[in-house]
This record gives sequence, C-alpha cells and structure tokens, in this order.
Amino acid sequence: MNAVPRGDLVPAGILGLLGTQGPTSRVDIARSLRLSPATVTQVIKDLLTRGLVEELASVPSTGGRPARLLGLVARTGVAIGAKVTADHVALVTVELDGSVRTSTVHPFDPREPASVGEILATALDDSVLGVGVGVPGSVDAQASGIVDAPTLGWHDVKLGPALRNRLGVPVLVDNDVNTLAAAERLYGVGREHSSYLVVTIGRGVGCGIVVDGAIYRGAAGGAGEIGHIPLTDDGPRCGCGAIGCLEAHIGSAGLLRAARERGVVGPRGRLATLLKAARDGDASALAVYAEAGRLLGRTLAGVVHTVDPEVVVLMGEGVDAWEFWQPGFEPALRGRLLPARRELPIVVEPWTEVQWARGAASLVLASPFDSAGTGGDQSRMVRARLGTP
Amino acid sequence: MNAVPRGDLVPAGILGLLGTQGPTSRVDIARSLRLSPATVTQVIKDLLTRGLVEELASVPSTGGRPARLLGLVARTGVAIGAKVTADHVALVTVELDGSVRTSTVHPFDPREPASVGEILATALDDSVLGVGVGVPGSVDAQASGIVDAPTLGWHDVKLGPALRNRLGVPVLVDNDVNTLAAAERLYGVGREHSSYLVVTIGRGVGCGIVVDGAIYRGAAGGAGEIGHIPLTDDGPRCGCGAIGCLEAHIGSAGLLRAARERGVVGPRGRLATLLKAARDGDASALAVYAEAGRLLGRTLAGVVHTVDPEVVVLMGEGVDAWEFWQPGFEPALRGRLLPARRELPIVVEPWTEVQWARGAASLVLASPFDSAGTGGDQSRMVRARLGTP
DNA sequence: GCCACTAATTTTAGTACCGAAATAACGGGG
DNA sequence: CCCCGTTATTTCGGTACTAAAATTAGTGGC
Repeated sequence: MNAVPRGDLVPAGILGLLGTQGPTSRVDIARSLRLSPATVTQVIKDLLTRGLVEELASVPSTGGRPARLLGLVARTGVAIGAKVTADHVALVTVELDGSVRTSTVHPFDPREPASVGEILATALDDSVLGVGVGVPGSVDAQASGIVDAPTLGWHDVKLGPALRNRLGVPVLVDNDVNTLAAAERLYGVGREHSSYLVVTIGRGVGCGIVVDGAIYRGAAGGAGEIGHIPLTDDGPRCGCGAIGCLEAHIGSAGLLRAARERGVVGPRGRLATLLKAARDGDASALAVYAEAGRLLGRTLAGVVHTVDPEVVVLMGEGVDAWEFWQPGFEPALRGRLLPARRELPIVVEPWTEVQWARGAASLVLASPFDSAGTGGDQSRMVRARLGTP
Repeated sequence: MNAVPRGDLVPAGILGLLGTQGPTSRVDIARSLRLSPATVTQVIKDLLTRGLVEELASVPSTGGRPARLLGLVARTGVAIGAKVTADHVALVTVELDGSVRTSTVHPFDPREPASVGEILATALDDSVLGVGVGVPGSVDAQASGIVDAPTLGWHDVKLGPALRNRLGVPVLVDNDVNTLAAAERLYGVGREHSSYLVVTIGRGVGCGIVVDGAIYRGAAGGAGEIGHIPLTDDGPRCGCGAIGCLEAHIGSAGLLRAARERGVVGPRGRLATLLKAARDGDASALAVYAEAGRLLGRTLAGVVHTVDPEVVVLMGEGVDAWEFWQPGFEPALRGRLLPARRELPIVVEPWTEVQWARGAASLVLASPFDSAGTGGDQSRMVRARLGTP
C-alpha cells in the first residue's frame, strides 16, 4: 500500500489536534489523523526545530516504551466567531483549545450587510487567525460566502468577499447549523462518531449533516433544510411560501400559533408564557409541546431512514423546553424507526446563545483538519497563519 | 501542492475507464480521473509494455498536437450480476463495456439462501472477473455481504462469505437500489453529475444516494430507506410493522389496496387490472395513481431538502405507469421545493427487469474506480483479475 | 541484575504521485 | 516553406507519504 497524502495538511493537522485535544503522544496523533507513526515522527521533528511544539512529560508505561506527550508551544492565536441574526450579531473570541475568551452582542440591521464588517473590525487584532460567520440561510461555499437568507431579506449577498476585503484575514462563512456541526466535530459527538446529525429547533428547524467527519453540504449548499419537509397539505403557511412545512408547525411561530389556538396564551402572548404554563402543569400547554415533539419525532424518523447517522444531536433555543417535547418525541421517533435503528442515540445538548457564535469560530479552528478542502483557500490561509509565529 | 494518490488504483482506474467509456486520449483520461497528465503517461507506458492497452488512431487536431486514442486490448473479462427476489434470481453476464451478453431467470426459494450459489455456479467460467449481487434489504458492507432482508425472511444471512466460499471469485453484495445507483454512475447520469438520487418504485420504494461519485451507505448500510418515511399516523400498516409508511401507501400492495377501496379492481384483482383501467381512462384508477404521485412528490420534496442532489432518477417496475403518476407528482414536488431548487431535473428511466441484475454487475465493473474503498478486498481482487491476462 | 516481553519511536528504502519545463505534432498565415 | 500559436505528451526533479525493520525505554519475573 502506498501513501494517502492530503496536501500540506499534516503539519497543520497536528497543530490543530494539539490545539483542540491538548497534549497527545505521537502514536495517538498517528491514530487520530490516520497517518503512519513514521510520518508523525518526521513532521514532529520539523515542528520541534521550528519551535512550534514541545515535548512534555511521558505517560506511565503500559508495558512498553512510555509515550512522550507533545504540546503546543504557548501561542496567542484566537479565532473570531460571529452569528448573524435578524436583529443582532453575537461575537465571540475563542482560544485554540476551544474555550471562549470574550463574548459580546451588537445590534444589527440586516438591510446593511456591510455593517457586519464594522462589528467584526472592533474585535480584530494581530492574534486573530481568522473569522467564522454563521448565517441563517444557505451559502454557496465556506470559502466564497455568498448568502441567500430569506429571513434576513438577503439574496445573493456577497458577505464573504466583503468581509475579506474589509478585514484582511481569512473569513469562512457557512449556514449557522453547519457551524454547530463543526463545533460538534471538534468538541462534541464528533470525537467519538464520524457520522451524525445536528438538529436545531428554535425559530426555524435546521439540520447539519456530518458524514465521515466532513460537513455534507449537498450539490448547492442546501442540504439539511429539514425545516421545509412537508408534513401536511393544509395547515399553517411557512415563510418559504409552501404550506404545512415542519418549521411552520414546530418553529417558534408555529408553536405560538398552536398555543393561541388552544387559548394557552393570548393573541399577543409570547413563547415564554407558553413555557411558563407548561411548567405550571397546564394541560393545553403540555399538549402543544407534546404535539410538536410528535411531529419532530415522526419527521426525524424519516430523515434517519434517509441518512442513517450514528447519532443525533439536538440543540437550539427550543431545547430549553425539551422536557415537554420529549413525551411526544420519543414514541413518535422510536415507534417509526426500523428495528435495526431503534436504539439510535439522541443527545440533547444544553443551549446558550453563545454556542452559535462559538460554532462559527469552529469553522476557523477546524481548518487544520480540512482535508476535504471545504474551506478552500481561506482554510489554507488559516493554516499559513498557524504555521508561522 | 503535492500528489493525491489513491492506492494501487490508477492503473485499474484507467483500465476501467477504457472498458466502460471506450477509447480515450491521455489528456481525457487525466481529466476524467483527476490525475496529472504526467502520471497518465507513466502508467500508460507500463500498461503498453504489459500489453493490456494499445494505441489507436489519432483524433484530428483541434489546433494543437492531435490526441492519441488508447484502447483496451481485446479481453474476455465479464462480470456476473444477480438480483435476488422472493421467488426468483435474475442473472446476467455483462461485458466490460456494460453490454449485456446473456440473461436468465431461475426460480428460487429464499428459505435456501445457499442455492443462490448453485444458480451462480452455472454461469461461472474463467472469464468471470467477479460477481455482483443485489438483494432487497440492507447489507453491512459490499465486501462483507451480511444481509438483513425482511421481505426474504433473512436476518443476518452471511450471503457474501457463502458465495465466496462456493464460487472462488470476488463477490460484492449490496442493496438492490444501490446496485442501480452504481450502474447509473457508470452509464447514466453519473457521467455528468456527481451527486444524485436513484429512486425506485415498485413492490417497495427505495433510494440510492450518490455523493461526490460515491454510493452513500450511512453508518450501518441503511441509508436511503425512504420507503419507511412516515406519512400518516393512521392508514395502512407497513411490512416493517409501523403504520403509514410511504411504501405502505404507494408500494404495489398499497396501490392495490387503494384500487380495491375505490372499486377499480375486485378483491382478488391485480395491478395489471388497475393499469389497464387507467389506460382506458377510468377516473378512479387515474385518481389512485395521481394520489400515489402526489404522496411520492411530497415525500421526495422532503428528501431533496435533506440531501440536496443535483438530479433525481426514477426507476423500478412502477415507472411503467409513470404517465399516470406524473399529474399528481409534478405539482406536489415542485410546489414544495424551495425556490432555489424548483428546477431540479427529474429523469424517468424506462424499465426492464434486467436492469436490476445489470446494476449488480456494475458493482464489479465499478471496482476499478472504487477509490473510496467501498468494495474493500473484493474490489482489490477484481482489479487483480483485470490486471493479469 | 539479567532476561523476556511490550509498546513507542526512529531509521531505511522505497513508491506514487505532482508541477514545471521541455518536446512533439499538428493547422494556419505570411 | 517557415514561423506561430495551440494542444498533447514526455521528461525531470522533487515531495509526501508508506511499510517494515531496527532501536529505545520502559515493565515484571526470577
């Protein structure tokens, strides 16, 4: 058998691994990146002489020669992550190890896409490796960053080029759910599994698909739009123009509509009212959530039959009320899955707004692992910044 | 940038390309297989000296040096394809260029899985490169071939190992729909597109997913089971045990049930009766098909939103009546797709039973291109057989 | 303390590819 | 006919890996 090289990726991959997973031995690096130990030895030798990596303590022997841990020489690199919504931009700066250093929120008017650049510029300094941006819409490619986002009123907005021009650092743009999938890959289920779905419930319903460790974007960057899976032929109209989409039923607006119809909240009531009613044990409120859970479970059964993932992760604002969705969700999902998949693990992750932005930063931090070339030249630029102190 | 090698695959890939696409110039080979012209020159030099390939006529110059066509030296390799059903096994032998040489059908009792080996043995001779088998169920991996097929009453049937043992040639086993997807890749839309769905309608409903030119099988070989996407909470019970699956509505049995309910056919009527009634313009018969088309269209809209393919191919026994499905299908699909995808091309392919078996043979013929390693050691063995006269 | 055993790392001797530059084989314009 | 532009192919000099063998650094038994 011969080599399976992947561009100038191995040194960056090792640096990225050490940055995200902490100190690691040569064998473990080889196993994680599917390289031969020989290659790791060679590359590490180079990184040692360049002073980017240092040898740390040995781990106690397990019967053979003890492994020598390797660590990143303290560096100042950070990534900036931004999540764009209809009325604000959330910004975080994230260390190489994934910890959030700072977090801010800025008001934002989507009619002025360029102002995203101004907001990001406030956080920029020499230590920034790159900027990741998550948007609620479809993006042609991370490295390009041309956005269609109906909820922002954006069509063909050239956000990526504009930001690169304004900021002068690598900029990766992707659908917001895909950014969460990227974060999950570095810090979540992606460490243990190579194929999974990241499903978000909240204002809309989205799904990031990870296959063999790579984010699957579809032919035109539109994969994972499960919010627009049709459920019914009548029923609520969705923002997309069609009728009876999943999102129209169980997105924030759909929940609220159902709650009003049942009289749980008044005509001007808010979701918080519905949630409070459920917490107080109101039967109608519980029924609204249970019905939403049932629809989500049934739809996800279909998605799982189509994609066959190892795990499903649930996130988004909506999981705050998950305890009330679950009674409807579990039977609807499990009862519909084929026997072979009935034990599919479902992971519900606690949620804060910062997660979105942190996910966006993960686009940058995942660049060293980007052997599929998803991030194109922008990922290469991040790697270049990582390689020279 | 450096090399992107793929195992000992390049020589086999070139042979496979010449076998399936016919005579090709070096530059075109390089373009098709995404290799550098330098590499092609080197490998071809070797293949020429080994007598596996010969130089043919030049193509007329298009302004520069004329390209020299290269062709396979006449060889006797064939692949055998088999499609297993509940009552028969269809067998074909297929030439390297994809043309069907012989085609036979053998009665079969699924309670005796081993008899598949006996049937295949009748077709075996020295020229056989390998055997491909399509089964109506899920398969753990092509190169292994352990089958779960409820419709055959098979659970954990070790078909692959048994056949390899009996036949002594490489055996690749896959879900029947995936075999069609493999055929499509070599001879159909796969020549022009790298991501597509192959949807079959007939007794069941299935879907082969091709992503970046590779068949996507999911975490456990169960991807594409769209027949079990839940549509309704009441309604017909499906063979899988759940209620209201797509397949229960629009599979052969579902169609027949609907036809009986509407009185189009008698209690012992058959599908042919329904089809004939539709051809005679019977309104109820047309309504049965239109409703099936509507359900299929609505469901596929959801699948397309999830997967975002470039094209969808429709096949299977059911397409014989496609003209009657279409009136329900088109509006249901297009009306539900997001605007960006509304123009999705749908290709309906004419259908004969032989297609299934030919698809199975494609598993073998695709082995030379199998850079993803889907076929494992069995594909390697096919390549070995291809490389030594 | 010496030996057998184990596991991590390094060395060695390739291999399979690539990019860039050189060369070859045409057609067409003067 | 000779030169030019164009396209195909080949040559050349790397590069980035690999597998297998050798080496190193521990453990535990005696």
